[in-house]
This record gives sequence, structure tokens and C-alpha cells, in this order.
Amino acid sequence: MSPHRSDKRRPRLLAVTASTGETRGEKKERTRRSILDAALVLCEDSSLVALSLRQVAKEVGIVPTAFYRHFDSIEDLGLALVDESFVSLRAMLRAIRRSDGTVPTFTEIVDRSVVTLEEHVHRHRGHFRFIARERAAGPPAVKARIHHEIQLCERELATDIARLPGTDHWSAEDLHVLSGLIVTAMVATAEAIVDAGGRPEAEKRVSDVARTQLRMVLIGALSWKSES
Amino acid sequence: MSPHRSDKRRPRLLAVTASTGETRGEKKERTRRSILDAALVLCEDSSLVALSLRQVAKEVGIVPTAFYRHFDSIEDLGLALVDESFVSLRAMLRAIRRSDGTVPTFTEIVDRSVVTLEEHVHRHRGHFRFIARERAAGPPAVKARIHHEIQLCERELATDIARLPGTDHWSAEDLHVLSGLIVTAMVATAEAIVDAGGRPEAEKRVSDVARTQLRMVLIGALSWKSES
DNA sequence: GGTTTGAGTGAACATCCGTACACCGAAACT
DNA sequence: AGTTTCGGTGTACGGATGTTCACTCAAACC
Repeated sequence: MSPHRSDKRRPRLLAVTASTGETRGEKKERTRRSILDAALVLCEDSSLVALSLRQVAKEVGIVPTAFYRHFDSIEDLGLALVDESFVSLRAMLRAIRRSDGTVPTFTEIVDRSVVTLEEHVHRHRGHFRFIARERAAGPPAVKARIHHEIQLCERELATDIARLPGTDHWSAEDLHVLSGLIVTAMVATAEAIVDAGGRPEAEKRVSDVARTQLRMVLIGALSWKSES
Repeated sequence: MSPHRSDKRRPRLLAVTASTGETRGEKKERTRRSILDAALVLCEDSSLVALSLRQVAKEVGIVPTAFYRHFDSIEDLGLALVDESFVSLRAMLRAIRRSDGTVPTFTEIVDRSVVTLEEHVHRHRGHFRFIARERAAGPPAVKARIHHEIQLCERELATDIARLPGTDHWSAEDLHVLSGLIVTAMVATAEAIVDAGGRPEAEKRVSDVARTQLRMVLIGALSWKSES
């Protein structure tokens, strides 16, 4: 039994291309990624509804028909991009939540949230631009999924708010109204950061405004509740 | 001088088509309107960037090249639609402002504003859908003009807020931050009303939420100012 | 070693797109 | 009455689009 035998066995579930050292599935996954990235870039100025299958194929460097090996349609591609975008967005929200063990002040929460949002928009500019655009202009199925994901964010935020001190006896209704308002403001802030185009002074102005707005909302909600 | 002479003179600046009783300019204006209306309908599901000149022409009932007698391009058409939309929007804002002579309570202001917005969105659903979509997805020039118009709304709202009792010594900065927040919330509310699709119970829920949110914001801003 | 699978190819199609050009005919003007 | 203006027509073009079909050829499997 020569030592070469085991080499012969390896390809069983992990065959590698002789030249590139890639599995067949890996290669496909890489092409899929290229398509997603290309689509994100190409619909940057316009929209998914104005994006053609052939543009994407040309950008990726494949023939138009090869597109169908990965997605049924542009709309299907769009749904994949929505999922991808919200995976990273949820990671951000988890990051904000994680550091909440120390019973912080409202100001601390607000500052940390805005800073995290700013970082995250900066790192995933493409995804945020995509969501902001297709939320209003995408194909119906894409719009619907984005709307649904944002509602999930509102619900999660509502349960977080409920855990803060001073919001003990709020109704579920009021919690959701408040979290809806905050999410709306944060979405607008994210759009504004994207529009700032990376210029630090413009971004600074946007995040300062966002901080003030968030504080107004939080304090307002508390005062309003204690009144009524 | 027979009495018929004066008839001969009439066409000078007001010539009428024998059959339809229309001036040439009136006929042109009517076609222009048809183009604007058709575009508003056709890009309802998609966007301006996915709207073709030929679709519009076919819908209106003219040959494609005739489009150029009225607009240089689809983008040019878009700019006209933006202007038109904001003319009616400004009319709404004026209507809200007009009834402000009686030093009303915050609650009255909020209720009147939301009701007016609801009515107006209902009457100009097409325009609101258009603005909400193209604000995020339109051609750059269209996005820029919409952004500019919204900023004007924010500025006007800021001066209105400054006239309310209890906001005497606010800084211009803080006024603008607050009006920005309110405008953001109202834009989101308008989108939600449009999405409600005319179903009364859905619209009622949206406007109730909007009322609560606006109260939270206003009371919050006041509390926050008196603290800091 | 022989067979199957499946990502990517390449040509072909019918259809739509924006735009150029010459033209018409009636309203508008002189 | 004669001329000009101009909204609308009809044709024609080069190019982009989505989708079809029959194909290659190497990895994956038995």
C-alpha cells in the first residue's frame, strides 16, 4: 500500500480543480458572489427594476444564459440581496444590544447606537444604498420582504425598550409606536450618512443631528407617558 | 362696416379649432397633461429609470417622436412631475398653517396636521407614491430636486415651530433638528398611508400611530429643552 | 474506467428601445 | 391671401433585451 492511495480518496466529497485548487461547489459559490456583487454595483445608480440580466452577466464575465444557473430572475437575485443585507444589519443590532448589560444612561445608549450605525453604514454602504432604494422602488416581492424585515427590527427594538428602566408598565401598543418612530429616524439617518458620501465633516453633522433627535424622542416618550 | 368683422378678428390670439373649439396652445397643454398623467400611472410599479419614452407615447396615443415636442427626455418629464407634486404639497402645508391664528394646543395642531395629511395623500396618491419612490431611486437630477424641496419644507416648518409658544429662545440649530425629525416622520406616515391602499381601517391605524408619534416628539422636544 | 452531472458556451429569435429624418396639415401670423 | 410655425406622423436604423436550444467538458460519482 503506497502512501499515494489516500490522495486518491480525498476527492470523494472535496474534489479540487487541478489548476485552481477549488471544489466545483466552491467555484459556483464564487460565481454567485460575483453576480451578487456586480448587481449591487450596477444598480447603484438606477434600481433593480432597471437592471438587466445581460448587464450583470457582462460585468461578471459570463454569458447571459449562465445567469440562470444561479437565479431564476433579477427579482430572485434581489431577494437574495435583501437577505444578505439584513444578515449584516442584524449583526449590527446584536452588537448594539450586546453591550447593554451595564444599565447605561439614555445618553450612553444613544451615543453607542449612533456610532455603531455610522460604522456599519460605512462598512456596508452598498447594502444600505440598496435597501434604501428598493424599499421604495423595487419589485413588489422585494419591497414586501424589506418591509417585513424592517417590521422585525421594530419588534425587536420594542422588546429592548421594554427592558429599559422606566418603561415597565407601557402597553405593547405604545412600545411599538415608539420603536416605529425610532426605526424611521434611524433609517433616515442611515440614508443621510450614505448621502454624505464619506466626507467626515458631513457625516459628523448627520450623526450629531441623529443623536439629538434620538434624545428628543426618548425623553419625549418618557415625559408623555408620565403625563397620560 | 358689417357686424361680421369683429368675428374675423377674434382668432388673433384665441383661434379655435373648428371642430373641437380648442386653441392650438390649449391642445398642446392637453397633450402635455396626458403625458404627465400617463407617466405617473406607468411608473407606478417600477420607477422613472425603468420607464420608456415609447411606453408613455403609446399610452397617450401619440407617436414616440412626438414626445420630444413636450420634453427633452424622461428625466426632464420627471422634473416636471416633481414640481407638480410639490405645488400641491405646498398647498397642503399652507392649509395647515392658515388655521394657526387661534394659539391652539399641541394636540389640536397635531390632530389637524395628521387629518390634513391623510386627506391630501388620499387625493394625490399618485404624486405621493411618485415622490416616495423617486426620492430614493430616481435619476440623480430628480433625486436632487426632491431633496431640495424637502429641505425647503423643513425650513418652513422650523419657522412655524419658532412661532409657537414655549420655543422662544431655541437655537436655529435645534429648531432645524426638530423640524427634520418631524418631516421624516411625516414622510414615513405618508408612505404608510399610501401603502394602506385606501382601506379605512388600515389608514385609521396609521394615522393614530402618527398622532401619537408627533405628540411624543413635540413633548419630548419641550422637555428636553427645559432640561438642558 | 465509464457514466452522470451541471456550470458555462454560443448562436439565434422576436421584441423593445432611443433617436434621426423627411414629411404633413392646420392653426397662427403678416 | 400668402407665409410661417409647429404638433404630430411614418419610416428606418443600430443596438440592447429576455429566453430558447443544442452544445462542451471537467469535476463528481459508481
